[in-house]
Amino acid sequence: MKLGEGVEAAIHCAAMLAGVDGNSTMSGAAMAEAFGLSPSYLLKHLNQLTAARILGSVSGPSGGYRLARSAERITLLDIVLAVEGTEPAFRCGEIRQRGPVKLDASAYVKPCGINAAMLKAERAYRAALAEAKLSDIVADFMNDADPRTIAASCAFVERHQRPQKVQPSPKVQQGKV
Amino acid sequence: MKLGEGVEAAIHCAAMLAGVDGNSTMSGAAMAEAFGLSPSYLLKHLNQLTAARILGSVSGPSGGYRLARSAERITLLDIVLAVEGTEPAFRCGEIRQRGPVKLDASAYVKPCGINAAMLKAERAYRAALAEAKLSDIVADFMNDADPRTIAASCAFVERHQRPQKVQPSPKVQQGKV
DNA sequence: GCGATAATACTCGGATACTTCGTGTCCGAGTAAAGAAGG
DNA sequence: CCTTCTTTACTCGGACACGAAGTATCCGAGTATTATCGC
Repeated sequence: MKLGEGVEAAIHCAAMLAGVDGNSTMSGAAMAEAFGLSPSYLLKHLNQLTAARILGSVSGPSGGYRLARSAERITLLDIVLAVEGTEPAFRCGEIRQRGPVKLDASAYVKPCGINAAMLKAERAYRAALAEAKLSDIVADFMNDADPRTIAASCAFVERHQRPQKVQPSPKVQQGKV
Repeated sequence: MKLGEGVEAAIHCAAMLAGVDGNSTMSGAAMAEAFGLSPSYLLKHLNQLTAARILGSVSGPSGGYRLARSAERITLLDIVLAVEGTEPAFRCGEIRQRGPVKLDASAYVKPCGINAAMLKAERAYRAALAEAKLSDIVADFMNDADPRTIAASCAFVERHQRPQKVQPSPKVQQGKV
């Protein structure tokens, strides 16, 4: 029961990308600098978000990442599942069947009650994460945070965002091909 | 976001111990046999439960484990925390402060909104686990499961439980000393 | 035959290797931009 | 001066080491049982 620390970085980056202009991007190196992280390692997680169609990436100079859809339609659950994988935390190994007494398979059609209870708790966890939209995170930050941090964040975004040329053919590479 | 597989074994063992008589114990080797697990490894997890005061252990021949308190007062959360540790799954590294721009510490007195959202979800997870009492797990098993599995489980318990001598001085070793 | 004593076997507990997953890093493919050359 | 082409530099993407945690195992400390010996 432990989440990788890449989750924190992924959420922070997504929140920062929510502040960039609609047709602009921000490079992974800039975000790594903003949070004092290793650029090479952050790319790995950003790539996971891109593969999950949460971010879109643009290669080349003045390229970078952007949100693949509006912050209203991105939840913390999306990000967590993209980074940590979609598998449930509790994996029932059906050890109730591994004993020496061999019963017929028809005796185990009913699902394991322990597994059901654990999955029910995990559904509650995911439901809470699904209710937390990225736009809410940003809005709360804008309302509650210290004005200095808000100003610093906005200045950083303004300074590092790279506006994209008005693309004649808007073929933004989204996700893994 | 992945739980160790020892959690499953711990819960199954606790549920089985809920079926043994009040003043009887069951050895770890018997439970390992019941679920087809390595006895040496299962002991490790049972030891964790003992350290958390969930189980009580009795050494020597005809010794073993028992519940330290009634199954009504044991929840799945107790077991999960005993095996996986009490640390939250999401650990906020405060990367928002690790950037190059050094702001005064007073700018970060407000807690990180991302951390708050993640912890809120985890509280929901733990609350759901805290509502699942071990007695409920056993009761559901007795009501819903196949009669053959119930009979097999009861027979196994009846065959392997070791009644303790009526102790003149009931000094059952509970937890780590 | 009964009691005390010593040996025994079984139990849990902690210390010790091995494997897997997460962490961290590097190099290569691709692309837009900038600069030079030609018209 | 404008257009075109070449070069350049910057970006993301995947492949490659390192380390920590979980997994699996073995050996030692402790105790109730059991057998033996003496009374």
